Order: sequence, then structure tokens, then C-alpha cells
Amino acid sequence: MKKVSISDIARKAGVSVSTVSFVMNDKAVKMRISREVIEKVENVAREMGYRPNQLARGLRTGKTKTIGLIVENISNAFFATLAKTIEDEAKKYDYKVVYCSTDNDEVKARELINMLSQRQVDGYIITPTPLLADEIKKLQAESKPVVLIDRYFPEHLEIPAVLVDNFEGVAKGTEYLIRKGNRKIALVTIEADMAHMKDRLAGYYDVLGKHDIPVDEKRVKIVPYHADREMALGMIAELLDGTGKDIDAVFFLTNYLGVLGIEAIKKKQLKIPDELAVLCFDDNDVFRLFTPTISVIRQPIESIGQKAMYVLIERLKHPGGTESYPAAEQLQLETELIARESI
Amino acid sequence: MKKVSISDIARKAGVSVSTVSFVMNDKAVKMRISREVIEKVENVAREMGYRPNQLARGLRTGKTKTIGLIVENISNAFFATLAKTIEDEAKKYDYKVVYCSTDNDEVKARELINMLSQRQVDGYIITPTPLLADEIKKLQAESKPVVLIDRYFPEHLEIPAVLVDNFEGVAKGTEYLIRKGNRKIALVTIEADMAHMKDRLAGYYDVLGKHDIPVDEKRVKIVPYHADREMALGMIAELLDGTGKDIDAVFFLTNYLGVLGIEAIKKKQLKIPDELAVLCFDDNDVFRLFTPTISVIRQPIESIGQKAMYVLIERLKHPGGTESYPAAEQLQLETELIARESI
DNA sequence: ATATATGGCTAAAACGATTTAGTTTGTATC
DNA sequence: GATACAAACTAAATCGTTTTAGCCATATAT
Repeated sequence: MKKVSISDIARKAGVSVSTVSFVMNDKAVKMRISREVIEKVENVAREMGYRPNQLARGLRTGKTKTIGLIVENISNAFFATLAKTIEDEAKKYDYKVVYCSTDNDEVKARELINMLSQRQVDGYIITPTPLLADEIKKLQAESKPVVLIDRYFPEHLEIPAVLVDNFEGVAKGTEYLIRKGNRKIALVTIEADMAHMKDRLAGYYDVLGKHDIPVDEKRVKIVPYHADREMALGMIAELLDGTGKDIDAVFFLTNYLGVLGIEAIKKKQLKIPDELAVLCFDDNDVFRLFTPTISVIRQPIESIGQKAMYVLIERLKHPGGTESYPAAEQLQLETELIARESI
Repeated sequence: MKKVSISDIARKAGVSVSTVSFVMNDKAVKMRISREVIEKVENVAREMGYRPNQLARGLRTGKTKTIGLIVENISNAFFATLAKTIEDEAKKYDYKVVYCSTDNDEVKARELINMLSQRQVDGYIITPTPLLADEIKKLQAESKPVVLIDRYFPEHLEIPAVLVDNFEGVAKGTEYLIRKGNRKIALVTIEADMAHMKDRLAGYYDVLGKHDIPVDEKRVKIVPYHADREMALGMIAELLDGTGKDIDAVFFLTNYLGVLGIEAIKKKQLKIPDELAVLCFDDNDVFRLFTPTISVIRQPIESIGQKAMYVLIERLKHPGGTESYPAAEQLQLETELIARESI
């Protein structure tokens, strides 16, 4: 049983291909197709189980009603939730989303853009890797709308981005740790090769400075991007060895590092919050359920997804592109401090 | 700047469209295109940044090199990991995967199949909803290969499926709980509207029977599919109220229920494993990191993904379809009991 | 000298839609 | 009775590829 095409229907209904197309696209009235022919065609189409071929349609119209979503890693809770929100949001605007993970690999990221471009997606939502700006500018040059999420390029503000105020989020967290009496605050972060991580780091340094707390680089652990689980765990464990002497609190700058941190803390059986105060950027089931519960700086994931989608749709609606939007949107959303038991 | 097409290249290189196509598809030698023309075309294509339009290609060839993956919910850890594995696996065979979630909704599931079909995916990997068999058989009738994962239709063994031995997994778990001295074993499951959940349930009843433990329906909590978080949490809490009197152990039959269970247990401050032994089907970060750590029946997620992909690829390679594969594969993989502290 | 091969390409159909510009028939207008 | 207009369609171009069949030289075989 082969697929039914528009001409199969035309043949069976005894009308032309064009007529069928008009009926299937609700242009029948505009094209003054008679009531009876409309019904006839609709019936035949239903009986034969017609499903329009989107490849053909996309080829002809130049629109696929599909947007490409590139995240760092779809199996990470933050991105999985974000992807789900964006998918749901896209549905409202009658768009479909196809998503894929870069694993923070420049080459893979380029391949993915290439693949999405070949599949003619109408727009992109991207969690970029550090060197991706040029590739993204190429998309813009082809007048394909792009919105960045979670990260941005400070030197390319013409690329719209939706993210949280990372500086303020970490500053708020650090402030809170200090207010609760901690002064030897350790930090665990990934390589700050992108601006959003630099902003987080800056938030920490800034607040320490304001409180005249000297910066001790031994307290700042930078996990390289391509460290595997074991290596990262080892580095965190090493930092935590200083508990009691060198550090009295630890601030994890990502969800993933936080979960690893919890694992290390559990192994060492550190007493939270007495021996060590703990705070993490970005929430997770593990933090809610660990004993004691872990305080976090929460990112408004749903809002990020919604706003990103909104900005993208606006650009899709006005294909004028660059001209109609001289100043690209750079949205910074508020984070929320959720105080639990760990501090 | 518009996209470059094959004819742009042809024009610039001073050759025909066909020649360019042959060169781009490595058929140049077979088609005896001269060394110089090949190089010429390759250079022009590179300079102009040519990216073949996959819509056009798919339309012409009938193959999109894309497979559709339908899971229950991409933000659930089990499915997210599965999706990642399948994506990685697909890449090895040079296929791209587009994924989407049913949220266990029959209507949405049908819409998704429809959407993937319209986009002409070459094959499907599906976590089905209970009534989806007829829709899937339609795909098979169009000779589109389908492989089910995680679930199956006992009355439609002609649809290949890759899943774990659910009966054996739960039986093993129940056996273990009994061996450790528990006799009042509670069970939390979702509505068993599909065979895989019936199998899990059967594993429990079977082992209780073997040990002459009378079945007490009060100990079996069946959470309806469309219960929201709060409702499910309430039901579990109610069951756990019997701890000490009516129940001495609880077995969660899914990852999601297990996490909710942990939340309820934490709220009630039950002592695990003294007051209550806990076991869950399917692992999760939360179980590894909770105090005490929670024992689980682990599903081999990577293997499921790999085997499913393998079965699908085999069918894609031999488009003979139904004839060449009279007996559809029904693979049942082994689960693993990971004993931690909760029992 | 004619037929046959082969090397090196190209023309054109096809895939399944959308869309513009007609065509045909019937009716109203002047 | 010619002209205009509307109603109800249809023909054909088009989107960007792939692929089959064929063209035109030149070389080789008979």
C-alpha cells in the first residue's frame, strides 16, 4: 500500500490537482470551488487517508513550520525541561521542533546547524558553543531567525538572546552565604569560556570584594569542559577536603556540578550546614530530596522557553529580518533564591 | 543572501546540473566525469557554501535518512537517556532522529505519528500508548519499519519490540524483599493498561503466591495515568500511613513513582530500612544520592536503545519488509538488581 | 568504410505539493 | 448582439534534487 498523493485524490474525485490543493488548504471558498466539489474532495481525501507530504510542501513554499533547537545535552534536567517547554510553546504557534545536543563540541554544533539548515528549518533556538558566532551570523545572513538561550555573545549583541541575569543570581547567592556567616566560600564552576559563566564568576568576586573578603584562588575549582564524571568528582572531592580549615561553604555554579558535589559530600559524610554550607545555581530533584535539602538559585526555565519562542515567532512573522529589528532583544530574566536547609 | 542551489553551482562552474549532482554524490567516477571537472565543481561548491536541500532530496529519493522517536515524556530521566542513546546510535548508521513526547495521550500520539509520517521519516521507534496498535499497523502497511520500545502489544507480535523482562525483574525484586524478611510488601504502580505493566504486576503476585503470602489489595496502590503530582503524592502518602502495621516494604514500579515515593517518605520521616524497606523499578540520580541509598531493579537503557536501533536498521536495509521478516523480533533484555541500603 | 565501444558529458522527467494565470460556460448590462 | 463579468474550475510552472536515457565525439574492431 503506497502513500496517497494529491493526484491520487484528484483522479478518484475526477477533478484537477489544483482543486484538491485549494480544498486541502482551505482556499476553496476564495477560489470559488462549489460546495459539492469541496465535499466530494474532502470525502475522498478522508477515505484514502491522505496525509500531505511536507517535503513537497516545504520545497514549494520555502516554509517547513519547523524550528531547530540545539541544546548542550538533552539528558540534563535543565535542558530536558527547557526542551519540553519549547516544544509545548511551539505547538501553540503551530510549529514543530526538532532538537539535538552539542555535548559542547564545536564540531558537532556546526554539524547540527548544517543538518538543520539542510532540512530547511524556519528558525533556530540555540545554546551556543564558544566559537559558534560566525556560523550563527551566516544563518542570519540567510535571513533565518536565531535566538540564543542560556548563553550569549557580548560581542555580538545583534544576535537576540534570552537568559537569566547570571551576575545578579550569583551575587545574590554569595550575599546570602555571607549574611549567614560564611566567609570562606568555595566555588565550583566549569571553564568560563562563555560570557554567562564569566558573569556568574564575576558575581562572586564582586560580592566578596564588597565585603572585603580576600579572594583565595585555592577555593575556586574550575572543572574543564571535557573532564569526565570521575575526574570532576575527584576535583570536587579535593576541594571539599579543605572543609573546616579552608572553606566553610561551597557554591556550585551549575546543576550538573551540584549533583556531583552532592555525591562527593555524601561520600565524605560532611555535615551540612554545620560543617559546610551548600548552595547551587539551578534546581534539580536531587536537591529537593537530599537530606538536608539543598538551597538553590532557581532559573525560571518555563519563562526562558516562552520568551525565546516568543522572540523567535515575532521574527518569523516579520521576515523583514534585520531591518525591522535593528536592536536585537537581549532579555535577562530574574533568578530566585530558594532557601532550604543547606544554608 | 539566498541559499545556493545545485543550479547556481552548475551555472558558475559552466556545467550541467546533472554533473554537479554526480560530483556531490560521489558518483562522478562511475559517471566518468573528468578529474578536472570534478575538481572545478568541488571548488565552486565549497566557495559558494553549498548545502544540499534535504527536502528536495527526500522528495526525489523517497528517503530522508531520518527516524522518528516517540517517547512518553522526554523530560523523564529514563526516556531522556534512552533518547540520547538512540540519537548517538543513529549517528553511527548515518541517520538523524527527531523526537517527541506523547505525554501518554492517545490523541497526541496519533498526531505525532501523523506529523512524522508527513515529514516522511524512514522508520519509527515508538513507546506506544494502549490504543496505538492500529495506527502502527498502518505504518507497517505503508512498509515503514517500526520498533516498539519499553512496551509491546501481546496481541500483535508482528510488531517488533525491545524491552526488559518485566515479569522476571519484578519477581526478582519481590523475591529479594521476601528473602530479607519482609512479608507485607506494598506495591505502587500506574494503571496497568499496557502489557508491560501487567507483566510487572504479575511478577509480584506470582512470587507472593509461591511464598504463600496472601494478597492484600489494600497494599496495592494504582495511580491513574492522568493523576497530577499532588494527587499521586497523596495516594502514596496514604499507603505509607500503614507503615509498621499494614506494610513493611514498598516496591515502586516506575522511576517517576519512586521519586514521588521518596518525597512522601521524606515528609513522613520514615526510617529506611528499619521501618520500611524500599525498592524501585528503574534507577535514577535521586536513588543513588538519597540517604539511605535506594535499591533498584536497573533497566539496561543503553542496550535497549542499541538493540532497538539495530532491529530498525536491519529492516531499513531490507525494504522487503514483512516478507523477509515473517517473525518479528520480540527482544526481552535482562534487568539487574542493584542492592543499596534501603533493603 | 562501416559498425561498435567508450569516454564525457547533458536533457529532461520525476518526486508532490502550491500558485499564477488562464479557460470555459453562463448570465447580466447596455 | 456585443461586451463585461462572475463562477467554477484547470494547466502549467515552480521549488531543488536524482537519475535514466541519450548525445556527440573519438577510438577500436571488422
